[in-house]
Amino acid sequence: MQKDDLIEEKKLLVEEMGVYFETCDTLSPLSSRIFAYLALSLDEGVSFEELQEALEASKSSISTNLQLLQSMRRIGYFTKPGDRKRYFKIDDEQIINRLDDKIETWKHEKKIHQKVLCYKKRIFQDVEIDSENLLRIQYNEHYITFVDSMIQNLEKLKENLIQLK
Amino acid sequence: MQKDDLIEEKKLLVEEMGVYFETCDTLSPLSSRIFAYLALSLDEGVSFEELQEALEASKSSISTNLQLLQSMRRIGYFTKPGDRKRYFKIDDEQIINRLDDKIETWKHEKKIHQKVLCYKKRIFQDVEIDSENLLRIQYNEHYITFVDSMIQNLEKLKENLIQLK
DNA sequence: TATTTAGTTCGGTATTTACCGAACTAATGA
DNA sequence: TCATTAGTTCGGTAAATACCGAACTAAATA
Repeated sequence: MQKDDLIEEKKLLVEEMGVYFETCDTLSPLSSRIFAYLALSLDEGVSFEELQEALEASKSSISTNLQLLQSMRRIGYFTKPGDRKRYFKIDDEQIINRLDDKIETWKHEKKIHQKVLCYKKRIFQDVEIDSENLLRIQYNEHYITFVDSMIQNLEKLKENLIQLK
Repeated sequence: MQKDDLIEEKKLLVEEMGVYFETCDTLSPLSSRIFAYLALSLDEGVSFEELQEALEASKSSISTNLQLLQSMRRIGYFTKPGDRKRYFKIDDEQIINRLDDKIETWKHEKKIHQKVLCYKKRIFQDVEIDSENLLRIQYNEHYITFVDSMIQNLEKLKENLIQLK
């Protein structure tokens, strides 16, 4: 039957996406699968119960990891009137939030490279500097401008996504 | 004394960079510190022994992590004639290699999003599709083009770095 | 007021990861 | 040939992480 096929495909995709987000976003295995499952669940949100059953995990683990994903601004939930359950879904802004995180990471990288550059310059301040080391310092300087352009690109792409809404 | 100051500053920087690479490049704590230490050691390469002493780690751990960093194309070594020791240094191409890895990651991300898109389209192929879900599919398509531009940017920046050599 | 529902919190366990020491190899040197 | 140097490999341990179950809370319902 068609429906069973889709459920099977969903399982496979959750697993594949799970492994990806685990390593690339440093999420715990379960967080990663919850996020993947929600990303593939369109229309309505997904209840706590459904997650428990689909991912075969305990209540407590589901709870902990849902909170973690919420604190990372990757998911959110809504409620239905007259229904006590929460319905979880990926955060509408999660792509933008992830981009923000990436931008922060690059800014951090820039800061570190600036410190390294200072350190290198201090080392050579009194010594005469050979061409090889001069090259290294220039390379470092160039890398910082490269990181700057990365940050600019990410910010531009973020604006593009915001426009789209 | 000046020299002691520099050694102290190096220690602090190794620690700061260590924490950064640990989380951002998912390196083990020791790998991360080795890499940081090498990045701050200009001129000559650094011997196995010096790493052992500076990072207060065992022979075996240093060995394992040096191999790991080499397999990641982040560091390399050279030898001096009449000297059996290896002198480790960061790989001249490590920034480019890291960029390559980042490009691969984005390509992987693209592949996954394409699969998700296929899955979504399959879900809706027989059903009539409401405006909200149509929007979700469009968003997905847009994200893929966004990933494409990320990849292109990274490739351009990589070319720039190669030119510089 | 007692019961069910929906989720949280907390203490413990199992798995994974990081690191270590001791025994080993391969090459050089006495 | 035996000793030393430079590093590797392997088995084990300690620490961190992920997950679980049981007891709990807070709100709704009977």
